[in-house]
Amino acid sequence: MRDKLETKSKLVSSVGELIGRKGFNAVGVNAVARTAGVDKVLIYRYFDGLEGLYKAYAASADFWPSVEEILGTQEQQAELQSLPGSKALTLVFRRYAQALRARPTTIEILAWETVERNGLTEALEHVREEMGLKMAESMRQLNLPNADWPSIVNMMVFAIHYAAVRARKIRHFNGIDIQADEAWERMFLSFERMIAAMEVLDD
Amino acid sequence: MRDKLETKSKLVSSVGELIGRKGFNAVGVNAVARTAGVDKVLIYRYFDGLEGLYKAYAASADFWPSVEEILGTQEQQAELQSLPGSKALTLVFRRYAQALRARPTTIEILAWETVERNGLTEALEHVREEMGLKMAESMRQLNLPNADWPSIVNMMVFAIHYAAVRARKIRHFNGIDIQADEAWERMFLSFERMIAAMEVLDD
DNA sequence: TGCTTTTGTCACCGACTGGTGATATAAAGT
DNA sequence: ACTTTATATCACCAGTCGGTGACAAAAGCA
Repeated sequence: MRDKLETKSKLVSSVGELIGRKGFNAVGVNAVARTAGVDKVLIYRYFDGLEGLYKAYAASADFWPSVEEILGTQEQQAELQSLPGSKALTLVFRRYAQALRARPTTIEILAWETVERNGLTEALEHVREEMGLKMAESMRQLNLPNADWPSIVNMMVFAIHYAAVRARKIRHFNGIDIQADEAWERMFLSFERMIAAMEVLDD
Repeated sequence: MRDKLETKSKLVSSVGELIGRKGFNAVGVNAVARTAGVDKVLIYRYFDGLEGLYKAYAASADFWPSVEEILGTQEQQAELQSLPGSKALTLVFRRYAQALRARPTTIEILAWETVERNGLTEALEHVREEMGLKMAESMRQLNLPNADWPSIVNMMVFAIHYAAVRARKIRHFNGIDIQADEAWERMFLSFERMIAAMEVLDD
């Protein structure tokens, strides 16, 4: 089995496997090479070290939702525009949270982003920022009430990220079971009502 | 210098010093003993290991704001009740964020809480949950509009935590400089307006 | 065929990790 | 002064880490 591509892809996928099985902390040259069943020196030869391997993994994996996954097809986006702004925006956040929660590996990296920077967290940061830009563009189509939307969106995204990241390790917060779907739904419903209130006042 | 108490306190304070200087990751028996200028075996003898030392440190440090720091004295709490609910609640969150941002060590632990559990993160979790309970109790005095307050409060606290934790390593989010005071102020102002809108509708 | 390049293994390095048993030394009690 | 006890140091363990140089074997090419 002298197949460079095969070996490379084994190394790359081992990164994801390790993150999933043992967490980000367990990822290192020795561990990755061991789970790939390959010598660690190849990480240096083929990827110029762990950083390069991180980048290769970042490019390979579906570890971030696309704009389409959140906003839907062209038709669905049109539908979105016909809804009241509060409903449409909340639906977008709901989908965003759903997409995130379906990607445990991404959440793991998201958590590590706050304690350590490396090629992988930087890649995640980059694609997220890119998506944020596109989302902001698309969301300008919605008929939202007057407000400081960048700050409101950030606030909500912060809350979603923290809830997703924290729920992995700690179940309760202020007496609420933040792992349960119900907690998420309550959050979104509250958000929708706040925005709806601003909508009414705007008329 | 055969002073057990002195030695113990040197070990305990070294934990805080290390977290501040090198981050949570750098804390280990070897490093702590080294910075304390003492043999690591004493960590096992006096604290029964790193976990025990964590707990001792948690008990020693002022690493979480008290309810008074957030709500103020009895008089100030009375003042708070005379304000519109939206203003009062926002003020409380503003003070909470301020208290948090003034404690970099706490933020560091808060960040690690999401990736690893140990005696220290559990202690932090415990005092926070306790404060959350007391806060909820006190906040029932405010004249707030009808809403699912537990979920709204959680949402806002999540956002504050994430912003505090993330700003240490990454400055921008969706084009906003989240390290700047202005970003915080915008967030609080938006929050206040959302609640205010609900207040108006409630009448 | 023989030579070169690619692909991969292996053994080893120094530095660090958490953890322990034996030992020195200062203080306290008699 | 002598013994006991508390306090602290030291040397060492096995294991892991990231990283490297020497070598083996397969593949490509002449």
